[in-house]
Amino acid sequence: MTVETHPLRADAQRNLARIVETAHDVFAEQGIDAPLSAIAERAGVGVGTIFRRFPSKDELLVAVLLHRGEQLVAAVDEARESADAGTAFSRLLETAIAAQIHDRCFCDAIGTDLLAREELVTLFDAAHTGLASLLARAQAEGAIRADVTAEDLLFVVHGVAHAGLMLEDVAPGAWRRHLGLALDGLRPEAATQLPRRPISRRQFLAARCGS
Amino acid sequence: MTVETHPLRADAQRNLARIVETAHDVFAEQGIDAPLSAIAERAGVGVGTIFRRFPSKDELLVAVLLHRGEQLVAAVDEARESADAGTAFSRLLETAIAAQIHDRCFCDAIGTDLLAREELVTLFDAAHTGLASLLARAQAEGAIRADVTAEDLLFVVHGVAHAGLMLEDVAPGAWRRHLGLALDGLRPEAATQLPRRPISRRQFLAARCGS
Amino acid sequence: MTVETHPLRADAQRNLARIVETAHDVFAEQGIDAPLSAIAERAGVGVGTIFRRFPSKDELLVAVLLHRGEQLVAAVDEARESADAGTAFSRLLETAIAAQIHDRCFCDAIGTDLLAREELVTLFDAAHTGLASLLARAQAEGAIRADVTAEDLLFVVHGVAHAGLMLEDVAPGAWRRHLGLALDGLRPEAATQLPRRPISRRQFLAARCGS
Amino acid sequence: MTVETHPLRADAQRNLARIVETAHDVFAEQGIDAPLSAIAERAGVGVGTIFRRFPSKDELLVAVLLHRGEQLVAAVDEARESADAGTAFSRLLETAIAAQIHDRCFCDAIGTDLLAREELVTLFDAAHTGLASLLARAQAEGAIRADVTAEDLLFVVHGVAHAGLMLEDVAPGAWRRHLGLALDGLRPEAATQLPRRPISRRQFLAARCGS
DNA sequence: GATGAATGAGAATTCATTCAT
DNA sequence: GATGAATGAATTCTCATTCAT
Repeated sequence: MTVETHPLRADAQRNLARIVETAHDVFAEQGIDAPLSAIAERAGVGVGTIFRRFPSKDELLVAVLLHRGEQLVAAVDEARESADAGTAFSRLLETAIAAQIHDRCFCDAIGTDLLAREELVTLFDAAHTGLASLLARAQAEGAIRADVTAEDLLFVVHGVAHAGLMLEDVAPGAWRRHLGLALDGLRPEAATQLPRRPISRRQFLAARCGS
Repeated sequence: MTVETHPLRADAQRNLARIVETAHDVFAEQGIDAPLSAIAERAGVGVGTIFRRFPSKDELLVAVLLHRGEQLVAAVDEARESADAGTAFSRLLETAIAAQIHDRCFCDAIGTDLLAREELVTLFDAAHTGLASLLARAQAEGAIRADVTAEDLLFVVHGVAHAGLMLEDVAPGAWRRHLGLALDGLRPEAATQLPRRPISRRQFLAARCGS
Repeated sequence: MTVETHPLRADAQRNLARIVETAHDVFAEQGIDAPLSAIAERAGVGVGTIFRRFPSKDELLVAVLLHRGEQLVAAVDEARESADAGTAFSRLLETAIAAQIHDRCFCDAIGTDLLAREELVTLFDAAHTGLASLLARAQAEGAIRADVTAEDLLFVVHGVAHAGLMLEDVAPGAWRRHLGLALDGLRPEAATQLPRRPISRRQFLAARCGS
Repeated sequence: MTVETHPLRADAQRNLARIVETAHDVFAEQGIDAPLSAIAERAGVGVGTIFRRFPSKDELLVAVLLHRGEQLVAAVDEARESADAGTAFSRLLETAIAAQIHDRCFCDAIGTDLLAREELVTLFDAAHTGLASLLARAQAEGAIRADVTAEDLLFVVHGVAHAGLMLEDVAPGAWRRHLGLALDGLRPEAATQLPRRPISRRQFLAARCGS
């Protein structure tokens, strides 16, 4: 955790960044099953170097997901600064989906033990909270129906993203049409009585742990 | 195809059924990557026995998916016989999602080369056609907005199913709530102008082939 | 060994013959590694039936080779009846090579433990003896050089056959040219002092046992 | 290709050499079907190590054959430097046969897809060309009959080698006697009209590709 | 007797992880 | 610190052989 202890760290830090970035790309392209050797090769380092930084493949995945997560939190924060909550809201969902569409790994990871990691839980919690607050404003504005929760939204986002991923090669961007459909279902005019009560935040977090 | 060809088949048939069922369960639980040895063990047979029936793992998967697919086609056919297209339509989506929820393998397979198999293409094509005809009636009845296509629906179904899968352990049936949300987006009252034109059937089929 | 004991044997005998013949063909085409299932299928019997007759694959191979061997002995015997030993001799070599060319298995088997089997040793011994006697006559006639032995001939035959086999697909019958070359080396006019003394019959037989 | 790129290679190089040598031996002894585990075990390495160097068993075989092939080309080149083409010619055949005698794998590989590999084709082509030129000189000197071609020689060599292999255990070197016989057939004095025209170089190369 | 179903011991190959240099 | 070599467990698939029907 100490970062400035050794001067050498300059090189190491660069290497570390390089590894995470490359892992990001490779996992995004090939999914969670990509071999570490592919990452090492593309990053121009030895596999050993990866293991020096990350005790296991899972740890590297967590780092990559954290990276992704931070981008998401940033997107949420930016959205919250907008005056027009309704529009900002739609754009945020779009951004979130785009992130998963372009990152097969992120999509793969959802519903996995990986997301139960302390660091990730904290991070996603932040995103969650931010999203809830934006949602509340959009609901107050009358842009979004009152009976949906932040958990519902995350569900919708992941659904559209995952399904969109399979179309991306043959019809890039086709998911935007389906996001449109989903958004129509979130408008107050569309509201009918929903079956079941919303899941709690606790349940949502537990869900991520997968089997 | 006739069962009387060989009397011996009694045992074999039982075993075969057993293998497919077990494979069904194991794949449903562990996903497509489950090792055949796990199936063999749980079925109480040697690995060789599996390979006697199915020349490759893919072939076994296809058999399992075929099984699932047939249930789907039956569900579509049944829905089409209903007088009330709108209600039958909602119920059909529900059934389709439930099928995927309870079968992780089915869900995994979507967007894979496997679905490009002749037998499966034929089968899903039938489901597709049936669904399109039911959709047309529901639209004529004014139950469903006019601008959605059968392809859109399959997208929605898969999205809700996949996302629902990750909640199933902690909140069984929670996906019904999200299906409700999605259905609300499909009602004529919810309709706004959708971005992008719908994907063609051809594109949809190509998508299944995966990369 | 008793053959007429049971009347049922008629069917069985037919089956047995069928198996050996089919095995003959399949082994000839695909070589010694052909799976027994291929033979069973082509013969229209179950694998079990093969094992009822032959305790192991090797045993079946021996049977097939015996069959081949008998044809060879017959060819030798026929050659010995000819008045013109020189001509009969050349023709015999030709026949022997053709047999191997058209039977990949026979060729494969040479130099294998299989040929050490009692029955085969006896059989080939007969061929050996016959060949030696024909050779003696051809040498007496002045058609063949005096310093070659029957063992030498078997060596020549197998060499031409094996090498010929690899050309058979692209240049069928090309081996006849090389048999011609070999025969030229066997004529008295070609004789020079050969290095090494001929191998003994004992050595030749031992050789077949392979490793 | 330069060795100095990585200093670490010292160990690796040793291991690599060890693997190729061991593979050489094991394949030479047990033939092409020897399991890689046998090689790994004898070399004292894990199977994984072999696969690190050679992506497949075939690749390892090619490496082994290349090794052998280079020795052959060297032998051809050396032979061509001799003033006495006739004598050099006989010696070359002797060397070529000896190479196959001591390497069952090399012998097995002839007539296989393996020899169709780019690298090997190039290598054997060089040997072929060199042999053809030496043959021409030997023919001009009157040491070898005019109607044989380089392709014929390769055929003779392989035939003697293969047949010789099966005698090697019981009568080491016995093949030299048979090479003597074959050489007698190649002398001008032995020449009679050969049946069939010689095969073309193209046919010969095609033959190597196996079925 | 015949059948073909079941078995399980290999074989090739991949990849996360450890360790000598 | 970095490298990439070595390892070996895991996975798919094949086939001789056994055995229930």
